[in-house]
Amino acid sequence: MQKIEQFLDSKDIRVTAMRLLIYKFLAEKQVAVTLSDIENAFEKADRTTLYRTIKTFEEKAIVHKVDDGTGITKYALCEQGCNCEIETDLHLHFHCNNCNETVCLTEHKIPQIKVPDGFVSENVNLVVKGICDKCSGQ
Amino acid sequence: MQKIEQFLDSKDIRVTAMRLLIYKFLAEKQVAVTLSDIENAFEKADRTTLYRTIKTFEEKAIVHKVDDGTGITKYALCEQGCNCEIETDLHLHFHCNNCNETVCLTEHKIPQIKVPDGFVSENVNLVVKGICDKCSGQ
DNA sequence: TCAATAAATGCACTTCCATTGCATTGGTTT
DNA sequence: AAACCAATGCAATGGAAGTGCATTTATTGA
Ligand SMILES: [Mn+2]
Ligand SMILES: [Mn+2]
Ligand SMILES: [Zn+2]
Ligand SMILES: [Zn+2]
Repeated sequence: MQKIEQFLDSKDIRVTAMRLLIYKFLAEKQVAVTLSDIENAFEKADRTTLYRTIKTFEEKAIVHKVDDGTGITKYALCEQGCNCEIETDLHLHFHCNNCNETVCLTEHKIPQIKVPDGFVSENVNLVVKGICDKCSGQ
Repeated sequence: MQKIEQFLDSKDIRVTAMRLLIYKFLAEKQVAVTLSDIENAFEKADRTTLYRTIKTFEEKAIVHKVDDGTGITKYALCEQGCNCEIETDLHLHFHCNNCNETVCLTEHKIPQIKVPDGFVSENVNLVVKGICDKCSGQ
């Protein structure tokens, strides 16, 4: 388990008990989570700490925001070598209308989107909604 | 101006003074607007009425929601024969990071997006962020 | 080692948008 | 006109995001 400590350290994130717990929580989850999800997982922790921890993770680029259109921001761990910032590296997200979970489809990069003359594309958010594999697999 | 009355009527929306005003406001605007935008345009009107008017318009499919990632829902009039619901008819939206305005790119349909086996795509939201024509045109 | 310093945490409070309940007003129908 | 239903207005609520400040915890370096 020393690995996580080392990883955080390599990213200039001081290791604390709470940060380790939150990191592990994110790593175990296969879906993007809300602040409330984390809050519920750690009853004792203060919401502000979670909020700021996630913010730190985001600033240090080990998690990325997921805006799936539910109105509630979700977060997911970045993949190895993920460059959330670089437009060409953007993957799409899938939101299940049934179980309400959102997953990163990291293998599915967002295609080049043409915009009209005069417009400059800097960033793209693409969310597909429908039924996920777990829910469709009846 | 009888046209708008007739149009609303054809959509099973009772014509009221407020609804006419809001409809005209939306029609004049070339960008997606927030509830607050409308609120500011009609100081006298109650926020709830605006809220419910827009909701009615949405239910009757003459406006569609625009989720541009700012966290604030915006609305825009549907084009002639716009079928917001039908996936193949979905257009993309452009949000300017400079002027903060969001426009419908109704000519630009969203390309077919491949999803992994087991996933069923029902709906797609695609938002391009960058610099709009007005702002880039220096 | 221990004091000085900086970072992380916890609590309280605030803001902003979305949404609802209920009373009132206004328009339609018979 | 009476009865009915829809639209409006006011007040209150709820949820999520964000901030200020005091306190605790970790780091540094004298
Ligand atoms: Mn992702
Ligand atoms: Mn649109
Ligand atoms: Zn599902
Ligand atoms: Zn602009």
